[in-house]
Amino acid sequence: MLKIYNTLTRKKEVFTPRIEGKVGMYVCGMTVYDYCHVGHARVMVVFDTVARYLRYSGYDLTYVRNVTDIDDKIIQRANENGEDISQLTERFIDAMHEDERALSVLPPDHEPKATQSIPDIISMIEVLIKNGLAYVGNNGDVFYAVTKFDNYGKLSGKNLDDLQAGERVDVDLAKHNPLDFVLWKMAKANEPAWESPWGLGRPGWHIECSAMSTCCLGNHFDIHGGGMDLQFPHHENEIAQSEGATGETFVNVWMHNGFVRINEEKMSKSLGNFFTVREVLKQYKPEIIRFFILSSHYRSPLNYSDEQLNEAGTALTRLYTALRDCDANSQDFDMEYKARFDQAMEDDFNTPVALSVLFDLARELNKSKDLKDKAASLAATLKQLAGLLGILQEDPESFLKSGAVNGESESDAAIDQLVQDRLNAKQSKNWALADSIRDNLKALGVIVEDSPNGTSSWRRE
RNA sequence: GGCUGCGUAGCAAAACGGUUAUGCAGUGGCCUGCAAAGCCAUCUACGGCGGUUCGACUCCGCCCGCAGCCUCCA
Repeated sequence: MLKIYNTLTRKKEVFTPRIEGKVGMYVCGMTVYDYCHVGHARVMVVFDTVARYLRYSGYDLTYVRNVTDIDDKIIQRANENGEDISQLTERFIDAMHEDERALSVLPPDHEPKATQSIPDIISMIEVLIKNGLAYVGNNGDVFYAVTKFDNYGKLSGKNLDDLQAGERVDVDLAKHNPLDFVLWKMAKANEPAWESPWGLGRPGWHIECSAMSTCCLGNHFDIHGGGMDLQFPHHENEIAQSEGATGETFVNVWMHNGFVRINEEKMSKSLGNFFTVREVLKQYKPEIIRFFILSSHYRSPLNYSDEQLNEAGTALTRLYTALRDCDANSQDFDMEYKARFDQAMEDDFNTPVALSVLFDLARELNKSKDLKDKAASLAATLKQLAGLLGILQEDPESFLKSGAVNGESESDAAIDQLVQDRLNAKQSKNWALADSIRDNLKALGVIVEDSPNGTSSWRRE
């Protein structure tokens, strides 16, 4: 029985899809004016893991994650670069896909772009105006009138009076209420613009997601996800727009992932304390980043540091070491571990506990290496369950032998030779030589491990 | 100021009203020519003060500390 924490009710709820066996899930994606940082990676990995688990549970999932490819920052960045807007966005969309693939994030089923959803956006705004929830301001922009929507604030637990009190938005005289937000902006000179009933302009950010999600998944769908910071105002506004336009419930379950932090502070572009995925990939194997993200619960904060990444690497090495020289292709799975793993995942996708089951499994596998059938079953179970988290799918030997950083050390063949030399020295009981070869290898970042049958294997640190 | 949420051992991170989390690190042992890996054992905990209870890290209240949102942000 899958339970998911719903931000709307602040409780874990038993998940029941609207239509039996089918799930629609929408996640707010990136605004593509720069490379993805680790915070973005967390969203991608978290919801990829959710998607994988829903599919494994037998649901027919439609997973939609949008791309915001028109907004102020994009326009600004393109101007700074002297680059065409679409050229800039295409470039960063490609980079995002590259990062995704590196992190074993499976592509969503649909990836709508704001610029390709303009007609849907316009028609939704028209309905909102018709329903009396939106108005054209005296500067020509179209605004949403928050006071006209009854439950404004129900997701974030805010009410309009509190918001008013803490109000620190610049006063915009075109708005009836300072909290009203823009649905359609009039075009400025040299900005991309589309024809609309209100003149040449472009959509506001919030309406894009309302239009794209309902367009791909219907007026009412099961799961909507995104980072914590989108709770207010973005998701609150989406509810107001979508429910205001369709008159139907918009979303059943709202899921929000916690932030990646650096020194107890949110990683963000505005604070400038971020690491891009590609930067981190220069130092760590992609699977280590994925493991690191999964090692804490998706709603908890995740502190980014080299120590944490290094630990994730050590932990992964332990799992791969257990799998080394094992036949993991058995179809005979260990149901006890599987059940424990499922139980963890069904409790609001508790990946830290799911990982701990994997470690228990690895320990038992290490103890059972002599029992062929049991070892095969445990290894197959370990690999299959880890696969649901998107880890441990590489060949153990190649994972262990690949360096943390991009190449540049001794070649595998050269290392093999040195290891063989050492074995020869060992055979003639020349311990001094054998040990000095091992020390030399260690200096090259290579660890040699002898096995009881007289052979040696090696791995890179 | 308003609204969320958090505070677990050296570090990271979970669960649970009474029973081993788990990973890394430490200590002792087994294994090894010696190591490494692996296995076994083991030491460090539940921010503070009250309350409920036969019993609370786990429920309730207060206090302290931290983070996030209230402006674009994953």
